[in-house]
Amino acid sequence: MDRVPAGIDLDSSLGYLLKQAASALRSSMDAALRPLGLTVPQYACLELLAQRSGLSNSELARGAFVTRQSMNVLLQGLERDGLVTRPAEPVAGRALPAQLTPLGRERIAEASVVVRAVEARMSARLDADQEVRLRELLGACVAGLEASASH
Amino acid sequence: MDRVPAGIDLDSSLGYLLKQAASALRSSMDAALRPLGLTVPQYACLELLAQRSGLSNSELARGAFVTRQSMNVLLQGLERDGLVTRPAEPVAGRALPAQLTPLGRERIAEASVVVRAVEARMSARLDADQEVRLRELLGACVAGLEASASH
DNA sequence: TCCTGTGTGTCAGAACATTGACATAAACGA
DNA sequence: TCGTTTATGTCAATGTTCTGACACACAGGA
Repeated sequence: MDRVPAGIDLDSSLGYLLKQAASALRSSMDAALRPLGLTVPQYACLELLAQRSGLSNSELARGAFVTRQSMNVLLQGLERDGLVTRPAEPVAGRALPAQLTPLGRERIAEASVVVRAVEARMSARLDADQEVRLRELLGACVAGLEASASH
Repeated sequence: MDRVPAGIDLDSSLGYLLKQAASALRSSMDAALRPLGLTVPQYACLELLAQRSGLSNSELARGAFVTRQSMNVLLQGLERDGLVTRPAEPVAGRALPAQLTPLGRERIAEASVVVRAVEARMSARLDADQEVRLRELLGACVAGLEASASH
């Protein structure tokens, strides 16, 4: 039986639907990245670094929606695998700017391909106009939530 | 040398925006439920049971987007706190249908209020028509992702 | 000058969720 | 009847993430 036991109210709940979509995306990305030996948070970290080299641990954590403690252990793993390098000591302040190694650049290039394929599947049923609209609507949701989420 | 992003442009990535929205929702719900002594997965479990009493552990797990192992320990906690009851032995098959206790019903009623308030904040910037459209678009994304998801 | 606030990195512990595996139970077809 | 498939509950081990806490580095104003 493939009938999902969802109640009537839950089907009309925007939050539940959002969670469902995020969960489906997470599963698909996880499956797509597994052959490359990358988890979703690891991919997120590498993708952030590919676009903005030299981000600190805390900045990466905010960008990947995890705590800086989690990002720190994640970064240590990527460093151990030779995908990322960090200076042994901070040049200014306390931040340790991270950078991709050539191997890391190679890996993120492969990962981007499969992740792009997943995103294409996700928006396969949407035309260009609907995709733009969805982005606007999601942005409005984020803005509404963060409006009163201060401290 | 022109600056060509090697990977996905995160600012225009639908997946990134979806993750951002889900993360903001999770944080807001977490903060709203904390005074009640409930985590988000616990709330999800109680909400599912409130709408469809007698769901089994596995059904609850699917509905809350976690593994049945995780849902099992979660249910044990709720049972220990007296919010949920399960028969000691299965009546048919192996499934153990869970039900809310009066205390559980009371707790989920309180939790529903604060969660509904969070959802209202999320859709505060959306009119009724936009909200319907967002539901449709998210549904299309889920359908697209699950179309080629190998179970 | 002091010193308060914000941001950062790091440590330890606990809480959480997952993977992998096994045995049981019902449904279905050969 | 038997065997396969599918679904369930449970156990063990592992991995992940978070909470809580501390120390350090800059910027700003009193």
